[in-house]
Amino acid sequence: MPKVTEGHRESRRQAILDAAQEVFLGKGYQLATVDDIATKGGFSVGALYRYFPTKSDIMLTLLEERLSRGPELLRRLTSDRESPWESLTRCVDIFVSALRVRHPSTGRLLLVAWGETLQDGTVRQGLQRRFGGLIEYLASLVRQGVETGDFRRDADATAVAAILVSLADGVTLYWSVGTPDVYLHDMRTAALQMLKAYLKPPAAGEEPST
Amino acid sequence: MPKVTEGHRESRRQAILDAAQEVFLGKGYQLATVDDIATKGGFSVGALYRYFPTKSDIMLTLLEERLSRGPELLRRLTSDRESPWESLTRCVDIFVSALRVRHPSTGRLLLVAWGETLQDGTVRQGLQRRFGGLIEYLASLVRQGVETGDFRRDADATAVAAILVSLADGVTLYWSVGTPDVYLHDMRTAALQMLKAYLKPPAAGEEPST
DNA sequence: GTGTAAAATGAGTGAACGCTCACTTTTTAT
DNA sequence: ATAAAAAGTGAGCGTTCACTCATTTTACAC
Repeated sequence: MPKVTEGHRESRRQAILDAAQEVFLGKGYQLATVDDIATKGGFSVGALYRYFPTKSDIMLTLLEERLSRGPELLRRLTSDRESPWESLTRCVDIFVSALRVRHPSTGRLLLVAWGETLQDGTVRQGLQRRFGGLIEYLASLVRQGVETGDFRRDADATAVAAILVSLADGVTLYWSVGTPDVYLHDMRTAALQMLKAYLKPPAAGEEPST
Repeated sequence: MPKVTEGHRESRRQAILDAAQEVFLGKGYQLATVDDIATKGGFSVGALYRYFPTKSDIMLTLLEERLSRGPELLRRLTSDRESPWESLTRCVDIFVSALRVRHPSTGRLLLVAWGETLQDGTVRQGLQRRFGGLIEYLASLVRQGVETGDFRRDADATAVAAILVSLADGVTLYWSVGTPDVYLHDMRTAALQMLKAYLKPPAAGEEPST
């Protein structure tokens, strides 16, 4: 069996995905050529087609492997032992720090994906699933807070979650395209204040904070 | 002078823009061919090139003529005689109704534009100008409310405005791609509640509302 | 080493696309 | 009617691109 080791095959696959992502981020999906990808990665076009049947499949794989992890990520990084409000705050902060330092390129990948939704139903479904997954998790946090009495009783969990996800993606778009850094910090602060003012109105005898 | 009337020239130009917009909305910019546009509009490719020097110019004109009018539109539809809070509410409602009934396709056009920002600096600048214009107007409304004492004194006008615009564009994206209609109404309600809770905290002797 | 099968190569292929231009049709002034 | 000039046509040109395949290189078992 002269086959190469499984580990080598996987690392090659990732190298192709890395090269493709870099090229897609630079020129968008449609304008990126498979030659671009091969050149960037230092391998031949033929090698690429040994791992992916079409150019479009590379994009779909990128979406699946590097953009659909949002919900799990949030779930893993927030603990059940903190209050719903702390979890929500942490979600916002995870988003902001991911945008700024951790995975700044993921925002641009999302932008490329959005552009493709018009033409490719599979991409569209992928983004819809992602939307649904994120909403579901954030809404569960809100509902939890309502049940424990931390949040106002008539809070619309789904609507709040949808607002947060839409806001996050809107910010991501403008960020990918050059929103000033200073906005991001102030938006984080103001968004959390708005969220708190809505979810925890200072009606009862809560600490007034600021 | 055998030239045709100016009115006819302009209506022809608009016909080309209409056809192009429809095609762009259907397949995105890159995948739309000038033949598609010509066929859709019922004229020849050559005629098209008599009005626009390149395919890219058609897209840029669409952006300029049909997507950059946001700030003026809001300014015109909100009156100086209503309170800042009423103006803000009206802005949100104008956005929602534009999305749902008035210009539902504009959202998709925005989506196409976003997809092109990676490759085309001119498109990117156009969207940034639009962002800046919208923020400027919404922030002025908030500042006005702060000055008249309607809103909390430490409200961050720019951040609130940036949040509203980002949220609107995020919603537009998901809407273009098939967000359920019911979300939109509930999001409107919840967003206004959050905004009000932040801007007009029931600290002083305001009417409790809700 | 040597054999061998998988991995990799890259020039080539056919199709598609943006744009042109020699030509035809339409419009208006006289 | 006639002429002149602008408007409109669409086959064709040159280029680009996703993908193929005959051939070469590589990695491993023995």
